[in-house]
Amino acid sequence: MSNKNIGIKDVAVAAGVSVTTVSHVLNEVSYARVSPETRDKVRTIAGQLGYGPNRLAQALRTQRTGMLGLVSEDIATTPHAGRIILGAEEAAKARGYNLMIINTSGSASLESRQADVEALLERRVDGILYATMYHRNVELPANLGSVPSVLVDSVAIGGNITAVVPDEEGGARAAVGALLEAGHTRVGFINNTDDVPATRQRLQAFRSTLTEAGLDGGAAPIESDVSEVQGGYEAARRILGREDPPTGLFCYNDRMAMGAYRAAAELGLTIPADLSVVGFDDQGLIAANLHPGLTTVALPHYEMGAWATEHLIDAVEGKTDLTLMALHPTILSCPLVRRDSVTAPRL
Amino acid sequence: MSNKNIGIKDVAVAAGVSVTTVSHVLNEVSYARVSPETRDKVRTIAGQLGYGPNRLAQALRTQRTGMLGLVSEDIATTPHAGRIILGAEEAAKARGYNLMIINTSGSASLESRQADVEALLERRVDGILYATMYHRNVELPANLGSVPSVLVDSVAIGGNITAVVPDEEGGARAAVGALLEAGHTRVGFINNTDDVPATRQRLQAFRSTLTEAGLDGGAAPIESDVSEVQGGYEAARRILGREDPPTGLFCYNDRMAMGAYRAAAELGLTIPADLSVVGFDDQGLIAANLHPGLTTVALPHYEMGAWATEHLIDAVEGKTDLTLMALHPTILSCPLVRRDSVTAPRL
DNA sequence: GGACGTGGGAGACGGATGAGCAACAAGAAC
DNA sequence: GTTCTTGTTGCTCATCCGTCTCCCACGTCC
Repeated sequence: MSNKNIGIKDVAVAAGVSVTTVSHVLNEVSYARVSPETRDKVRTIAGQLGYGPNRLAQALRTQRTGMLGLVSEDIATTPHAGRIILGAEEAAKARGYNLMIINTSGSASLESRQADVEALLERRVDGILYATMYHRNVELPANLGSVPSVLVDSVAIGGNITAVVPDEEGGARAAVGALLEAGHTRVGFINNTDDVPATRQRLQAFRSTLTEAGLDGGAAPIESDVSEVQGGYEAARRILGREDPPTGLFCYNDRMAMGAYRAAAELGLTIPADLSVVGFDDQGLIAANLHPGLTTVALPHYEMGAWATEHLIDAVEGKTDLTLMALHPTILSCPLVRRDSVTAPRL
Repeated sequence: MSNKNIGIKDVAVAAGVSVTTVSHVLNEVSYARVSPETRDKVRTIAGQLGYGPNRLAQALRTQRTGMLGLVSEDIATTPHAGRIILGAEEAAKARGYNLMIINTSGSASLESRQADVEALLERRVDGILYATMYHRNVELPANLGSVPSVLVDSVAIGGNITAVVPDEEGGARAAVGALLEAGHTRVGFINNTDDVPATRQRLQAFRSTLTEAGLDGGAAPIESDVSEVQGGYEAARRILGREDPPTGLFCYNDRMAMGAYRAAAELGLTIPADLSVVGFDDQGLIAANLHPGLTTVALPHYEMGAWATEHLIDAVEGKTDLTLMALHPTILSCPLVRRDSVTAPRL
């Protein structure tokens, strides 16, 4: 266990060498000429004393803190933020960086978010990760530009900042594909009413996947509602109440799918025998716990956090030029997670 | 927007005073004697230049970083961690502190966790919050003691560290009380099989609340299983399959309650008309989204995070002596959240 | 010549780093 | 064989990073 009152000076004295030499040895400075014996001695003594460098002093001198700022929206509201944080934290730890986290509200004013970034800058973080709660276009505080930054799960309005987002379209195609593959020809979509990229892209992918399969995507049943359980329930009631109702349902997210489960139960429909359902998000608490388990599409939050961190660190260390990547957001795939809510339709 | 290349020296030059004076003014040093005019000038210039102090240099000099370390178990696995983080972050921000977060695994070795703490210590955090995923007894890395520390949602084995935990007993009493109040006399408990404080304390509270109400707590129906949806389902099947089954069910957590919902549905029992259910945890995604909404007991994760941070900062600033509080863990109440799963039993 | 009223100088915090210096060996010049 | 040159090895000195803070300096007015 290290004693934090030990400085490099103490190691130097104990080893009978200068501070410079200790620094050279411990940092393995390439041009330093120190005999193997001295190196050993320094290292041994440093170990015995439990010396660890004062990262503050180090940072002050080297202009590198080894800290990354992460401003995340609504950390506690969704489990998504947790996965982003985890991905970022593990990637950072693997490369010797640490994360400084600031929470902000999705509805916070630009000034407030600017103040958050400012706090990070005062601490001289090497770079900043800016994570939003869901995939959308966001207006960023201007001071974000003063250090390398990466956007997670959103694209900047006027976008000239490197961003990483989920492959909404590919995910939706996989979801619809799972239903088609099982033999469904009457496939419906329960969509969200918010005007966000996910809504538009999933809808478009839904339509074109059907069309490409020889069905009429333009005429497929679609109901929209607020993207919560209740909205899903109501939209499902509507869509299942149509004449010639769909036998396969693609839901905007797992919460809406949960509502669809209830609607189906009330209508005497068994899942998956009478109705196959596919969700989106793979929210652990819902998807795996519904009965039957919900087949859904996973959002790559962990991966986005990790990807963003990796590339941010590359930029900090001069191994990458972020401005080159800023032209188009990077898209990470959304894998289908198969459970038990999809099967062949009744004849 | 502040330019981070501006130092106190630049402000001094621009204002035509010494660095000392700028420091005096900006920090409002009590014993400093500076004329109001000079003060104004310094402040104005600092504002114009967008000066912000370099917190690293400040910290190096004052031996205070204004950073708190938070090591949290399994950030992404449960939403609980998010709430703790949020509580801590907001409390910290309110007092000018920032949070440095490290994730660890609940099953991580003592060495690995010690390394995590070490990383925080090297960064000279002023104090450390150590948060576990659920209420349990935990063996702590020894180096935790080198700075003020507070344990969140757990108690140290050999406990001489200030800790804050939920009031399991009070929560369970409130849950059972809600059922009794509605008129139930046959009340059952679906418990967890893990040997953690929550399991024991909720069981004990369940029994004594019944006994105090004139019922036979010792003979009340209890079934235990793993604390997941499936376990809850199976335990509920067992308990509802008994002769003279309970009309009111207290479940160890919301996930088990979710399983009980399914068991009830399969048995043709309507909630709450035929069966009243109370959960524990108030997991947003489950409790509010089940149908009918689940009456449950909320765990004070946000509050624990905030409480711990408040008191940690007090200790760091010398306003509190943590060792005095270390004798007994602080207990935060678990409020009952009433929804629609409890009503009077059928006659 | 004290007592203000104003303000500045010079470390110190802990570590990184370019320049410099002593000691010694090998080769060159005589 | 001795002395001088040149190079290498091994390590140290002096600074600097940006801020705080103790202590001192100066002018002025009684």
